[in-house]
Amino acid sequence: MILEGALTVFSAQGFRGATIDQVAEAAGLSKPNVLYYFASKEDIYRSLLTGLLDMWLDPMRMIDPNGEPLAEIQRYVAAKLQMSRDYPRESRLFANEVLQGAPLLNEILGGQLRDMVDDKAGIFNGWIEAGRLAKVDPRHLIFSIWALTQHYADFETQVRAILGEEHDPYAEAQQFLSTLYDRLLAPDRG
Amino acid sequence: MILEGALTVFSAQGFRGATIDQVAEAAGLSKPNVLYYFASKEDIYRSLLTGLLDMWLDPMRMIDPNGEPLAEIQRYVAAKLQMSRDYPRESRLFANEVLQGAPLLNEILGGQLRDMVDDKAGIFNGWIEAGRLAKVDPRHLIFSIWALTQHYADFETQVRAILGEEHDPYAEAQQFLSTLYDRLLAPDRG
Amino acid sequence: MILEGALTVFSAQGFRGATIDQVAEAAGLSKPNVLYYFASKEDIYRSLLTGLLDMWLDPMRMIDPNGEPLAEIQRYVAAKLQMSRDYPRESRLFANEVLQGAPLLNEILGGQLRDMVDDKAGIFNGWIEAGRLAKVDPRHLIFSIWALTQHYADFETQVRAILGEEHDPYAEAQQFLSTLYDRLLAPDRG
Amino acid sequence: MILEGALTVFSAQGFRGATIDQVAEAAGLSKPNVLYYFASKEDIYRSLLTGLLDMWLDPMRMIDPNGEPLAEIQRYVAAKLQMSRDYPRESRLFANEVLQGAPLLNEILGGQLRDMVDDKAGIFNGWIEAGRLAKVDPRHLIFSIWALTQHYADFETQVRAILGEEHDPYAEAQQFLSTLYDRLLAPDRG
DNA sequence: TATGAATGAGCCTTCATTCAT
DNA sequence: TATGAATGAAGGCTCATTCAT
Repeated sequence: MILEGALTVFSAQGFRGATIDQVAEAAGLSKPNVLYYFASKEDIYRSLLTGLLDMWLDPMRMIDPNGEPLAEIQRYVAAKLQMSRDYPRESRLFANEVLQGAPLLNEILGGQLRDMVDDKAGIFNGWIEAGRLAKVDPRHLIFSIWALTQHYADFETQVRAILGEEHDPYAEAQQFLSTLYDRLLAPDRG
Repeated sequence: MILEGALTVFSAQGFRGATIDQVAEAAGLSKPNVLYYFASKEDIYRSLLTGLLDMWLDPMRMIDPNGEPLAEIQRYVAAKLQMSRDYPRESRLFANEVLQGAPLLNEILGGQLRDMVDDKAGIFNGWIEAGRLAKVDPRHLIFSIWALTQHYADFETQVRAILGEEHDPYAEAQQFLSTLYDRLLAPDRG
Repeated sequence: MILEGALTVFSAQGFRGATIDQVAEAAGLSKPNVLYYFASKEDIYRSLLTGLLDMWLDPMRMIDPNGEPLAEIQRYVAAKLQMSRDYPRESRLFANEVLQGAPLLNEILGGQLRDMVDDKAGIFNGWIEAGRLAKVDPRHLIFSIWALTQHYADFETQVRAILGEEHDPYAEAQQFLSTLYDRLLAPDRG
Repeated sequence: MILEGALTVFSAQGFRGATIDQVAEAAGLSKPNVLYYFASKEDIYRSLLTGLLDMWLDPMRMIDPNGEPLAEIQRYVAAKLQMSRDYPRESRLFANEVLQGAPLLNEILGGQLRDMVDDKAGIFNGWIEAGRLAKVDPRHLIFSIWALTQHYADFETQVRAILGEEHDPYAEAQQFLSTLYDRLLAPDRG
């Protein structure tokens, strides 16, 4: 499918760096034939981004306000990390887009995404006030989850260069992040 | 200066997205004159990357094996965050490069950088064994510092879209990260 | 019908400017289906031109050697002007073709059309010699009729821009041309 | 010069039919070099049209309200015919543009040109009221001059095909048109 | 050093035409 | 007949690079 090939190409080269020829090649089609299905290069890119957005934000949606706070957040962290492992191209696609100022996603970032973050931040604040979660800034907590999980996809080259072949970065990261959020978020006992 | 303009352009557009014309314009020179000083577009880009690398890694070099562990690490975190605030273009430049597989920096990542990380990981392990630092994977600890601090520069568009105009992301981040690493790294008392 | 749509498109855009897609759209067919009936774009264009040629030259054929000279010519002028009014697309189609050097019609121009003009010129000369028509070059007389009548179709945009909405160009033109050819062609009395 | 080559190409092929390659070839330059001087194909075409417009309308400007009516008009006719002979490419360029609905010149036709025609029509009407010119519609008189003179440039292919090699179309046309306008415009004596 | 001019290579896109059904 | 799908060949335009001065 075209979007499959486009994902590979755009995530690896960025929008400007990618060529329709590469997308066509990756999809096993001729260049004009790709443009038979999509009006333009930008149309492919846009379809890709918006088409993947929902899936990308799915883990956050699944945070359950009625769940156990630490478990919910750890589950979210684990799900995000798993997404980085399973869908690193998607992660890099979004990273590329945001890195360059999010020319296409800007409205969504300040709209749909912001709303969703506000919603979750509200939940976290509720938990904090109830003493079920340590006091931290909920939005920066979310940023930290994004940063720490997506890092393994977006900076994979660097991670692998430093760790070498023997390591399983994601398994180690899961361990590390589990510890990190336990210690950060466990409410003070006493 | 040419590299100054090139930094702005390459960090905002990526290598393929940037044009020599834009670099020349940003530097106040004509295009052929830029190419009088640099042999090619790639030469500019390479000079930029390697020229900034030392500065970029400076904060890590300053971790003092003989210092107080938590203070050293918090100082490192604060320095990295400050660099994201003061040099976001540099952060994005490196992010772009690594995101696309680090075609130019690959050797350095697996060489100089890996060595430096190994060195610091050794220090951290020493501290851990001495009971002066909580037990965490030292390399992933370093990754976490990179991810959490550079996120504010690399994903600035997203951070601002979510926080809105009123917030000072870096001040809040400093607070958050300070808490995070305190809780994560304080050795078990008792 | 395909040629009906093709006439609209080719007369408005010229051969190179028209696309088979536009022709197909105008005809309510799919592009491959248009090419099922016509071998190629040029084939459509050629069929259109040659198919309309006879109709286009009909008024000239109807000049009656046995008629009253002035009346015959005035009738021809009126018929040509009426054709410009009723069939402006045809007029523009031929104008486009001739303007670009008549790549397809060249042989017809120097053959069939030239013969017909020669024939009518002979008739006019007979009338002139008989003192029934003022002495003018009969071929340039024919050119003048073509130029003056087709102008209102071919340069319609300009005519309308200059006259504005209120005018009826063709009615005025009929009046003007009637006067013109009366004065030009009435044999000297006396 | 580029516009020289562009004139040849655009007048012979129309805007859509012409290619930048042809313009470049006609100008003795490479294709990108043409685009070094003009921003786009349309920019070349526009420059050509607007740059030639003043020259094209010059003969009409020279009609002298204080001159002898018939002589002024005959001079205008002769000048226009001479322009068709000397600048047939310009004539065809404008014909192509107007034929296709004057997408670029439309404003000028309804503005500057219309004003000029209105002005001259006023002069003609003055002459008519003074009994120095036969009564004819002054605007259609102007259309007739355009049609009859430009015909020899725009339909040159047809004119030559019909007249054959031996004739000098323009010399004959001058004779014919001189007679035509004398008879049309001479005020009734008596 | 500095730059106006020039160009080969490449990229996005269009389009006539063909293929498969 | 009819059409969705496919493509080779072009054409407009960009851009890194080179040339000439």
